[in-house]
Amino acid sequence: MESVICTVDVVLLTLREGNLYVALLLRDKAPFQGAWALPGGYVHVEADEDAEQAAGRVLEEKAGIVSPYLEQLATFSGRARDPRGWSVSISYYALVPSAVIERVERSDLRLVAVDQLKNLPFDHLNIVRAALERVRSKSSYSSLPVYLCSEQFTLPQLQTVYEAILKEPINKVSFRRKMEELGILEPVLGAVETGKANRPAQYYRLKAQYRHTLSQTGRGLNPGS
Amino acid sequence: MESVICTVDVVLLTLREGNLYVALLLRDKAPFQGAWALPGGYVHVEADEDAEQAAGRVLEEKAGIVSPYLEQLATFSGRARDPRGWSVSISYYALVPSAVIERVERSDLRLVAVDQLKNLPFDHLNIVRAALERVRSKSSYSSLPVYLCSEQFTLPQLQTVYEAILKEPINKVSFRRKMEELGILEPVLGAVETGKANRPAQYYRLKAQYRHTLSQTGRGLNPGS
DNA sequence: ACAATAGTGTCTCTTAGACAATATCGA
DNA sequence: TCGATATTGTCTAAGAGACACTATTGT
Repeated sequence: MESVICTVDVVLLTLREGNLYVALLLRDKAPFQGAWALPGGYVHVEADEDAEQAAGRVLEEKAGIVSPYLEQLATFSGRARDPRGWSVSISYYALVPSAVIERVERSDLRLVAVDQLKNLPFDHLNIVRAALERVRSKSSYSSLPVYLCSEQFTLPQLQTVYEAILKEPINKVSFRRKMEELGILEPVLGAVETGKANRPAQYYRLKAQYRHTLSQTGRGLNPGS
Repeated sequence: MESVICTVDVVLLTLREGNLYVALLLRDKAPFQGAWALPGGYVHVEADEDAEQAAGRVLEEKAGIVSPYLEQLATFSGRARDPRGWSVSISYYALVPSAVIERVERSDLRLVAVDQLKNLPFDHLNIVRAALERVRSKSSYSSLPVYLCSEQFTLPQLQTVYEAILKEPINKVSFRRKMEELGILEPVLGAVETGKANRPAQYYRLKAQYRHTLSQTGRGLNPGS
């Protein structure tokens, strides 16, 4: 039987100053040596139980990052996408607060704004596009964007995260109603955001039981005033 | 480098008498020779451009069926799922009218009601479950179920298809409003369903430009009276 | 004419968005 | 006290479901 190249790739996304960024690594080997590409690598049949663990391992080994949220995106395959031959990329996406990436000081790791990407090797541009589509779609009816926030955050902060992803303003009252209805956040007692010349905002965090899962709203967030 | 077994599997779904059925094939080779399993097979790097074409080829070669709707579901992988070794199954799902399957007369092809499945080999039960979840979820906000209908169908027929998938009654008025709003159906001029002792129903079909795509509603279908 | 289901009009109720009032901070 | 933004209350508008009426067939 013929051999298929079996790899995993990870679209690691974060939010900085209201824009989505994707993490790229400088490739130190052919093909595309010297190019910036998604973190990825071969599946290791001895080390990896399955592809998701392979993705987690690759992310940790090559980028030095452990992501609390890692989900399968899709599988990209074919004869043309990799010059080495017929290949499969089981692709995942991960969301982390930007602090997690900035803590990693490596010259071979770079964050690039997703709307300024160009000339990625392989079909990595398609993979990133698919990830963005998934994140945007899923954000409109779930709590996904919480994973882009640090552990504690105010509701206005969280709303700006949703707005950055969806690229649409959200009605403040509806947003708060929706978060309330989701029932996945809890106020951090006594913790408020001080320092600004206005009424301080209450800090919230994910309830413990939702720390590593994901909740969905019935109908999604819609743009507003 | 180690070798990964690279396969595709297809969850071929259809609707009969208001119930979802999945097509199973009798395996003629080890492993699990003699068991009923999803149509699947190795990726052929010479013949297949990519995994989706492999899935289409497998479906045609092994089940004798060409499906107008074939979409990637997810990829299942790991050391344990196949006794032959570390394997990857890039899984797809397909929807066809039951007539397409019944036209195929083969003793090694069988339709089984999805809620009566048990003891499928590999992790095929998980794959079927994932397909059902996807179809149900997607049906609630898209035109997916029309692929389970024959070329022409009445709106009441289509509604029963939605209801069979979603397992919930749908409000008739809302359903018609939603289909109207989707704008993907067109009445077949002069074609009505006769023979029943009531007002005949108008036949509809997918507009030509949607014949092989898929449309989504804004908010989904909701249960009703 | 009657039973049965298709197809349509319309009212009500739910829910999202608009608007605006109140709360609480730093300056 | 003032300016700014958080937080909350409430009105309005859009959309979904309930209900009921009309249409059209076979018997």
